Amino acid sequence: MTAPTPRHKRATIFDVAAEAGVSRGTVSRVLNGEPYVSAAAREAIEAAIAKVGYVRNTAARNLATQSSGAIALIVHEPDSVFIDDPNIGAILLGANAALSAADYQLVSLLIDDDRDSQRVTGYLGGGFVDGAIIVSAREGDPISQAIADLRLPAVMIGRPDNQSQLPWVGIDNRGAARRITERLVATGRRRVGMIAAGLDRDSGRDRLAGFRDALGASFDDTLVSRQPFYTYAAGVAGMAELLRAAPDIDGVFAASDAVAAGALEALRGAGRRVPADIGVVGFDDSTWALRAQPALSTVRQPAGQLGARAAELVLDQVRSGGRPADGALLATEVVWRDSA
Amino acid sequence: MTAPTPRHKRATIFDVAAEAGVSRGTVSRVLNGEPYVSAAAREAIEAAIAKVGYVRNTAARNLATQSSGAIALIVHEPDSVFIDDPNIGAILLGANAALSAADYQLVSLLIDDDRDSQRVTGYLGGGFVDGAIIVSAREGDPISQAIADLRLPAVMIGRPDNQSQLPWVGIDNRGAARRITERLVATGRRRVGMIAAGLDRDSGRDRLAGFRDALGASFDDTLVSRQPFYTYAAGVAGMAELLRAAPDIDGVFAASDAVAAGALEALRGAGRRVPADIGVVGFDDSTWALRAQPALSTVRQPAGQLGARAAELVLDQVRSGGRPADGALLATEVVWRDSA
DNA sequence: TTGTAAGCGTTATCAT
DNA sequence: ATGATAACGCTTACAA
Repeated sequence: MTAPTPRHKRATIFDVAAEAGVSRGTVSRVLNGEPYVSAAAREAIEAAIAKVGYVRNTAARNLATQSSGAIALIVHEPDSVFIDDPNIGAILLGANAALSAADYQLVSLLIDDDRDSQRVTGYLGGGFVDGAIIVSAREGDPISQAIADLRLPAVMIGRPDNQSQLPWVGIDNRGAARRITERLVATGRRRVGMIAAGLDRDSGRDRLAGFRDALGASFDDTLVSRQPFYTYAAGVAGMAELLRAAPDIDGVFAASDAVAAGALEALRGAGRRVPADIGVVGFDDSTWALRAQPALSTVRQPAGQLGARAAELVLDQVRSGGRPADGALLATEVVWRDSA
Repeated sequence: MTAPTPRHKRATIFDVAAEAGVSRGTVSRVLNGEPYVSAAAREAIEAAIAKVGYVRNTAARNLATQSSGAIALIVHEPDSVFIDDPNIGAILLGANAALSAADYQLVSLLIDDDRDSQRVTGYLGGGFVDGAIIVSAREGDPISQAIADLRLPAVMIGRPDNQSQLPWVGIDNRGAARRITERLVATGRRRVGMIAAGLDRDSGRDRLAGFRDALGASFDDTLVSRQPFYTYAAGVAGMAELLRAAPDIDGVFAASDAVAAGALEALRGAGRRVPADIGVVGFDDSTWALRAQPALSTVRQPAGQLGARAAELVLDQVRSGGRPADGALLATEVVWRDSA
């Protein structure tokens, strides 16, 4: 057992005031950049602050102001997916940049199991944050419910389920899926299938719907493989399934780039050439797209902007005390490379 | 402008006390699971809590207890690297699991620029967290300095620079690099080079040192390409450089899997077969390793355990008030696949 | 322009 | 076993 390092007693406003020979009120004013402080006082206080090494105690400040300068980013994913998904990283960065510009602190909270879920709920209710951004909520998510109960300003990324009244920002998954499928068909493919994934959330369902939109009457449900997650493994399995169901398949829309990469692997194993024998397209324009051989044609998702926009929307609510009417739908872009 | 939703005034201990007909002190005791409360009082209070919908105000609690049940995980990376690096995700998950088990809340703080750095420093000093885990600190990092000044319990992941006295956990980069290089040489390669990266941090330097250890007298500095980051692009550039400097090269140790994947790409472009003409090995056993064609032989890094171990070490400090003597070195494992 | 003092919601010490 | 009451460190009217 080591001797406990004596934790330095932190300087308070009181110490600063004493050092500068003014009252605590004046110190507070300087700290908050308020007007009506004499230059002399301000200087003395700034010197004192530096001298005693003062840093504000945010807990106390929060208690007094009934607010913290922080916004939560709640990520709710099964571990494996979280590690693989580059969009989450980009969203994080985008949100961080936007909040940082407004001098807010982003704190990301990870939900991995029920226990986490409970703790996070407590955290949110504890005055630690002024608002929240929720990534990839599932239907009937207890967190979304808790946030509604707390009346905490929040926005979701990705369209939430109907019950929830939270504003959201997202992309038009359905339209984008339709557009890229149409483009795939336009390259002359006759038997095009889809490896669908994440059907328990809006993005998954909408991408499938868009695929269906594009095919219209020629849609054939035996040509769609349904997989639980947006993973490489799902792509391998899905493609194998499709190859079995329809050996003459010549086009595939994979629900994400990771899935498409897996499909490529399965195709390679089956000896099919891409794009000569079969065209494949993905979704996300993640790092997978460029890593793949051949590089994937895909839909570019503005993940960074998604995060930034979400951040702005929470901030709006925080500042106005109200809820904005609606979320925003951000534009996507089809990027065409070598896989189709 | 929407009509501001009236933010429900939250119930306090006071309300609960009134409702239950007891004093605030007793309520507090129940909340903290302390002994010496009558069953009757406890029941009345629990009922009251449910009835008025009470949730603890953590800011107030922190102020009173001088502690928060939270630990920060500080990630300090340039954006692009952050998105690409699967180790960070795994570390996050490992730390979260360990903290969660101890009923601590993990909050991750991202540092993207100087402004972030400043804000995070304030956050840490503000009583928001009881301790911190720092990922990938660079030499002369202002955050590490701030943490030392604050005497905040902390541990770094990855060996820090000498000045810092913080405990750390890491892997034996040097030993692992030596082992995998030896193994590469054992496959019969005669001219083996290295694409080094991240030489501004310990991991990068140690991997190079290990490479050198393995080669001993036959080490040839013209066969090492030095790249700034652990990226795919670095691999492409580094391999091209090596091919130019030594056309007869037949083995390469890439400083990370991402770098190795880039090297594979360059090799493909140059018409060299892997592993027939040249063997390549990576480091990390990240998702890159399995995505690559052929799959990479590499060093498995126990990223999740790294996070978990770090979390335990901070918690130790938080609870004891002291600093543990030393950090831990976690074991790595060479995994041999098809690329060499 | 500055000082004073009353909160903010909990915990913790002392009596009782 | 429970009730008062003084911290905790800061903000913010209100006075001066």
